[in-house]
Amino acid sequence: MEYTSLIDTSLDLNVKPLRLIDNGSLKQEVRSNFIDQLGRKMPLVKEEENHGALMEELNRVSAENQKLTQMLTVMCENYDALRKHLMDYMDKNPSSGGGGTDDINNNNNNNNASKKRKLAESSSNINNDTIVDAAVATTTNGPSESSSSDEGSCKKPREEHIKSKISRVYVRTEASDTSLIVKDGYQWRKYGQKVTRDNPSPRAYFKCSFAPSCPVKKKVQRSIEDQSILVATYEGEHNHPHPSKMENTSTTSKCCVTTTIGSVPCSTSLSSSGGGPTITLDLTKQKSHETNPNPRKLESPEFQHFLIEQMASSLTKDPSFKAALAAAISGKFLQHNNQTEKW
DNA sequence: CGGCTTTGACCCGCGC
DNA sequence: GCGCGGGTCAAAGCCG
Repeated sequence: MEYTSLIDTSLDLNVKPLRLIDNGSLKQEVRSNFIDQLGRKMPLVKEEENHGALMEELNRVSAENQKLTQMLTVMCENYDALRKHLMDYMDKNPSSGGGGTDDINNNNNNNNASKKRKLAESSSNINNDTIVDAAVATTTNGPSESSSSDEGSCKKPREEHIKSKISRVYVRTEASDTSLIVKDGYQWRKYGQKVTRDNPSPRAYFKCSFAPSCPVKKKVQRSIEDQSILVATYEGEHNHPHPSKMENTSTTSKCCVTTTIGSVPCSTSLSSSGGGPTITLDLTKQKSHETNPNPRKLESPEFQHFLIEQMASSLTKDPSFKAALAAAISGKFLQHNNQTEKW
């Protein structure tokens, strides 16, 4: 039954991801691979017995394939939108935007805490229209360090806290869903709620339920302009394994964009409902980090190629995604093969 | 009964 | 120094 175990699931998406679209060669490759191995693994006996089960399996993988295709489409759309936003921002802010995070880093290093606060505030005003802006404009933080020991004992200024890793996640939810719950697999304990001045919708404060051993905090607030988007701001890093590794989480998130600040990754995630896999696109391991991040470079083929590479490698890093995709594709091809043989 | 949520009070940094 | 606003605390209530 497990076709995925029969074929090589390595999709080799790294270098030329457009092969996904140019399915000619891929099709041929997977098809021959699959049929070849299928022939070897499945002897002639019990052919008829297996037929029904095979058809059932084919239907299943076909449906899965459709789902995956949709996910890929959504992901590509999100990537395009994200890139457009980035371009818009760079065009509007040629001076500050051109420096990207590095310029802001310098500002933050040079200026006092009040400016930091202003920056943070301005970045918190950024709505879903400027998802990428958030990545660029939010305060930068140094290397993450566990602040668990600090938390109880010393009431240091918040800057100390800000030193921990900060990331922002945008989650699209049902407009009717009024709960400020972003299901990310971790367990959170709400410890406060506040209506802030710049946003009529309340902001909820969560601590990781593993606290105080785990210092991670989360703030969730609806976007001002698009009430269907929840903005979750994470502070710190979990120092324990992801609970969803043990149990599946049910998430209602359709799509989210993660922007992590400073040296920390900036990523795009796709979450399917029903505890499906999360695909993360890591956008920050760029060489442009140390070189001059000229905005025009973003339009360069190299940069686009790099983004695509990142996206592809992120996809291929996920073994379950690979397995599901391979199963779906091979199933589709087998179906197609059966049909053509009948004709 | 334990864990979680709610919510008003409190703390503290910042701007004026 | 004072007021404002964001963040946190903690008591009360709720729920399984």
